[in-house]
Amino acid sequence: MTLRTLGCGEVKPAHYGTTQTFAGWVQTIRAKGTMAFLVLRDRTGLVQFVIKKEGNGPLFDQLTPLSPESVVSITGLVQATEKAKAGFEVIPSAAKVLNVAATPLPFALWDDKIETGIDTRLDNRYLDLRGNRSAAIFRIRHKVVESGSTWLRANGFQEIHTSNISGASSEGGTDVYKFDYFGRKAFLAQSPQLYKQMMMAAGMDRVFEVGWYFRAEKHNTVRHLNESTAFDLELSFIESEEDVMKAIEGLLSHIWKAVATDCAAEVATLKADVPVPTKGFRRVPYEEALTIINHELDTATDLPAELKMPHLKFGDDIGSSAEKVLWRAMKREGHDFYFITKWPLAPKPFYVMPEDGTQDSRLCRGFDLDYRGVELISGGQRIHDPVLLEAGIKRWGLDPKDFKDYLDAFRYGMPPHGGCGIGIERILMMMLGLPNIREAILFPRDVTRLTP
RNA sequence: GCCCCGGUAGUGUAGCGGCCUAUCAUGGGACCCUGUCACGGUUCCGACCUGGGUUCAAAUCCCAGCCGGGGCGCCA
Repeated sequence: MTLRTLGCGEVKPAHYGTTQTFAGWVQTIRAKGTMAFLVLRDRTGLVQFVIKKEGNGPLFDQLTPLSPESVVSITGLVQATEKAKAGFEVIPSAAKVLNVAATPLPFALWDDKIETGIDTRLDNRYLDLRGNRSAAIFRIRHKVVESGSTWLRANGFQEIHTSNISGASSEGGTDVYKFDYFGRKAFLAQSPQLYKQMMMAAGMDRVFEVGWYFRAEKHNTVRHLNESTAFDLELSFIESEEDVMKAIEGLLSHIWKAVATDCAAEVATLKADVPVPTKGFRRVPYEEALTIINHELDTATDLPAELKMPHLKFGDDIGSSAEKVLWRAMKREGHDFYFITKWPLAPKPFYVMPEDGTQDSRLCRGFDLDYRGVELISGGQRIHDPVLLEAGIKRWGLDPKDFKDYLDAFRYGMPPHGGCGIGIERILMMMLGLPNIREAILFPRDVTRLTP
């Protein structure tokens, strides 16, 4: 017996009068004495079966006692009817129980009144993913990765896969995971940064990687993970970081548009609002951002207490609260996406190009892209001169010897280049307004969660 | 690294010194129901994180532990 001839959500009027076999999970069984309604679900949707006991006793007795989420294959006649809200229903003639689900379920999957905590959901992720909300998030995630990769390939970016295991420690700025590698010290890569730069020396010109970031920080927030994924890109022969920002505009506009058009149902399920950018992303130089933030702090009358803070001055970081203050001003201007450019050099990673080409530079060619008040991307033009790069490594108190392989790549012809890293979970979280970034990755790793 | 907060049936909750052999919903068992689509009805089942302490009396107050959530910093 074929287990399936049609998806549960794929019934069209053309199928009325035909016999079809559906396979999926039992969503509900509504027994009404000697007749029962069974709703079956697969990833395409739902289908309702009507089973009358009269003349159909064995089938009735086989299906009616099934526990919710059991897996069955049911064959029946698809019939138009006004009695069912869908306009049709299926009269079963045969069924095969493929697997009976244990009871009770670890949580109430289909009851909108009961909002299960994120922890219970993650502990039972395979079940959680059957729900509309999580299923929608991961269909959109698929679309984000697919459309992003498509755009990058179409724009000359070659896909690469670099190593996540490294004998060299850190780019700085974060803690890394250390482990034993056949008796030697090794580290999990905090990002593909150094490797994708080496690919610029390799002459690949434009590369991207859908890669993993490992960060050993004990942060405890709804927007950080210890293991996350990202689009990482790097481009050669750029004139300035502006070329990188242009690529980001193209990429994100394409992704937002793809999701808005191809995942409209999923976006609606999540009650999200995915605004397709219609204009260029605003560029806000760091010093202008300070002015805007300080002005907002002075003039806003409806500033929430948690956003009240002292004025920012040159050199201060724009923290997560200040980012939200800036967003208030950007929102009024109609910008969901905006770059913060020309940061002070001092706090930026050693590979960021100083504005004036020396390590004493006041500003640098790094930028962040914020979306609705949260950092989505950081990037910039990189240093391509080995002497300047080595000075940058020293500026961070790191030892150039630890970066020998990386530095060597700059000695034999490194083109001017730049790039960025774009957190995929951040994209999803921000695009869909998810309250917790853990919802955007199948098996989140945070300070306390190591399983499943 | 710093700072808040919380742990009550499988799940989500109410109760915050005695009215608690703990509320409601969902769930599970039994029974009833031939048009449900958040099906309905009757009935039963199932929980106060652990250990100390205060008190005539602790789910409730205090202390410790364990577990968890969140904010800041850092960042994606």
